[in-house]
Amino acid sequence: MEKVFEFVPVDYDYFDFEGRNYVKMIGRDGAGRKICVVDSYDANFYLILREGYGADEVLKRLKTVEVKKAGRVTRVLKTEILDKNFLGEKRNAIRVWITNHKDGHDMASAIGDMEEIEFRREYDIPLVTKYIKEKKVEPLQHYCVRGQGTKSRESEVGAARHTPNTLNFGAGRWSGVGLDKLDVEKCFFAESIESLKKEKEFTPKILAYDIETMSREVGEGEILMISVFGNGIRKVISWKKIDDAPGYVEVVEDEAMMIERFCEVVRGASVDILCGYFSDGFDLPYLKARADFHKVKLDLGIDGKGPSFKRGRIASGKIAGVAHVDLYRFVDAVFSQYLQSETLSLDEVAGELIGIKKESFDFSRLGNMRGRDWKDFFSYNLQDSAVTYELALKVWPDVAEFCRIIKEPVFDVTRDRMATHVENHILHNLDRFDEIAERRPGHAENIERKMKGKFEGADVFEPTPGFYENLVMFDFTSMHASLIVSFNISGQSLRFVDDGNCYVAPEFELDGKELQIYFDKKPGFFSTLLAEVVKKRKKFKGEYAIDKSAMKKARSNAYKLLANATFGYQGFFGARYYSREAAAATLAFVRKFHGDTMEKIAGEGYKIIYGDTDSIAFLKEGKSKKKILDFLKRINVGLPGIMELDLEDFYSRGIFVAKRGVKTGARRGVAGVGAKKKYALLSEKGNIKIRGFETVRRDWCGLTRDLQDRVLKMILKDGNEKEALKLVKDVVGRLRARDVELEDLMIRTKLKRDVGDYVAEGPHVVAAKKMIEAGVSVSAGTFVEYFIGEGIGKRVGDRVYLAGERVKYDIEYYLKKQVLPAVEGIFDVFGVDIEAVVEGERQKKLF
DNA sequence: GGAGTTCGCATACC
DNA sequence: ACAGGTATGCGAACTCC
Repeated sequence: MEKVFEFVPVDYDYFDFEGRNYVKMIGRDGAGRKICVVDSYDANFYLILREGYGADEVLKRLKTVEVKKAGRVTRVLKTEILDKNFLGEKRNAIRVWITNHKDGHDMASAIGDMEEIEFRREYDIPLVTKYIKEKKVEPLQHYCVRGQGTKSRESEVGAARHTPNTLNFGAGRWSGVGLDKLDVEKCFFAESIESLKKEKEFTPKILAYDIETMSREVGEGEILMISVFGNGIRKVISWKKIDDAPGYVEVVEDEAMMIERFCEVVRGASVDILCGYFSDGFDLPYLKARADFHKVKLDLGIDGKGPSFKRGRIASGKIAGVAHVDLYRFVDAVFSQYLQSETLSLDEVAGELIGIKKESFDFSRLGNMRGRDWKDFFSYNLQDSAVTYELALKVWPDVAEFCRIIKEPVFDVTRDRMATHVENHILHNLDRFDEIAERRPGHAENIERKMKGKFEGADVFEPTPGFYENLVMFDFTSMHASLIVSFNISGQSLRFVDDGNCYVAPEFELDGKELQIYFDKKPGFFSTLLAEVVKKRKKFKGEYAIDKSAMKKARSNAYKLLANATFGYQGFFGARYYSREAAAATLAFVRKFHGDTMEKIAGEGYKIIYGDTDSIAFLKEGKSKKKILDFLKRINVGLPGIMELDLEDFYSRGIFVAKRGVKTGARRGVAGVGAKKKYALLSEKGNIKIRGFETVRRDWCGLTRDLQDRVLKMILKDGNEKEALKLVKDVVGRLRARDVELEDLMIRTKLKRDVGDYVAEGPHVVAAKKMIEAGVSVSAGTFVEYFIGEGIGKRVGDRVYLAGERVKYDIEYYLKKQVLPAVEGIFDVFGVDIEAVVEGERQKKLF
């Protein structure tokens, strides 16, 4: 029977039936029921004809082409001759409809080289992406579906999987596909899907989970407990039987039953999003390994199947019918840049984003657990899921907004990196420009692109070390993006000759050659789409200023991120729309506008103190704020296109230091020794901004970071170094008296490679080797933590010790290599030789 | 075998 | 493999005599 109903797709998958492609979407209907909608997909790709050639010969050839593979035969089903655009040029193209998407690549190859065909395109876009692109059935949007469905399920959710619904897609034709076994309320075959153009937000049901295990190695050792939280569920499942366990603990017989029960709970919850934290890399593969070990099913999916792991740099765990989200991956890709958190542990990230401080659990207790310990552990486990759930709620608006803008499903949007986001955003909007998509670079092309060296980047103005008062900072808003838009910078608009309708790029050097290039003024899709992003970002930034809701903030951020990454995309070797010239030219423009603006500011009589890429800091010189803002306005009038110079802030004080190892001495206050990317400012409103100093570097010990932080703040607030000097003396005294906690002396770094792959054996590598010796698994990405102790040996690495080793810390090392170097440059600005002062104190004391 | 330099590495800024 | 270049600064490893 035909039905008409509302539908919001959340999760996408596809399957083959009789050799053809179908897309299976799981989402909610108007009544909030979880349903499945199946839609057909007609696979196709394009042949772009060479200028001046007709289609006849090609069409003849197409009739004969076929590909036999995996038990199916793919043929050309129909063709269409179209006027399309490719890279902004009008082109004649043949759209070739074939039996199966998977054979697109082989079909394109089978057609072979023909004089008439210049390009073959769009056979390399993943099926779901191409489906969404062509049929415009976008994730989390509202649709009206007309379709053939089944009768309502009679049973309640909990027992649902034992009483599968029956399908009736025309005389049982579809049995065997497995749709009848799906654990959903209803399943439909779509006859039409129309957009409802509703601006209503979709609120998903979310369930978070977390496991606690005996081992940190996936699959080694038992899973002790599994917690689930969300959508009314708050539970720990465990096989550990203890007296008076908390009510939320559900005790089962053994590990195998615990896994089975977990699956039951997940399926029964019938949520839209199942989320974990680092679950792609740990929880889900661990569950899979233990389920395999016990030979039980990890049937989390609505099809009764276990997760599949899509290969990639990190395997992605896909579960049928529910969007499995690993929040860590989304946080890593989208937020980490803007976070203070140094490790991206759930603990830190949750602390920063939602202000929840988790209670910790001492894992060394694992060896000898008593009733009390188990209770703590259950509580800890439940809390992890609860925090993951809260984080999911917090981050959901951003996920939803990315889905909306980029038009990719939740599963992908939470795992893709920036380059992919930018590219998908372009792909999904190409139809508006009648554009055929460019292909991905081939293997050889990839290597060739990577071989080419870097291109010249932005300028950094070298500051003169000193303590300054009354500063102003200007910066360009989204500088790279606004340049790309204002000068239509892209591969397709690139010209080597100016036909009189071009923007002229500043001359720049690329691969040893001076280049003068131009960009056609006729806007292409690249800059048009970016212009939209920048415009929307501006609009949403304004809306957020009025209404500080999470949604508004997410919107604003999402567009900002997308705009920022677009420049990098053009220089990224894996990009479909890669253009070295465009990327290099953008940077040439950046240098020009930054330089010209600095000149303009200096020309007005201001002294420039610093500038990095898109910012300029200068002295107020007693001028009023109004005068400076008027000047800013005047600069803006002269800026082209959508470029905009903004007031970053007014600062009452600022300190810039010399590079390390440069004793300014008599040359204090002289140019030529200033450190770039290292400064501290105090805004007129009282906010402190510290950049580049050890304070903000996670690979320096806490004692050093904390001391430097306090010294900087004190100096900025006091306006002199007197009090700060006392502080340093005090810390040095405590260090010498061994009155410093070891915890404050630990040095942390993150291994970038596996231990065996290091060429040089630095202290962190020595520490890593010690950890391995102690039985800890260590690989690229692991954080190592060590301190420098007393001992013999030339290298610092010879005195590396792990926490817990009973060795005295090396006073000299921490003094000469940590504490003093970090404050030396700061005091040098005031003409104070901190080392001499500290040494003098010591002499005094010795007397 | 010590001084000076280069290189490898981690992390920051924008 | 999953945006780009610029920059600081440590410590190991090399070069040179």
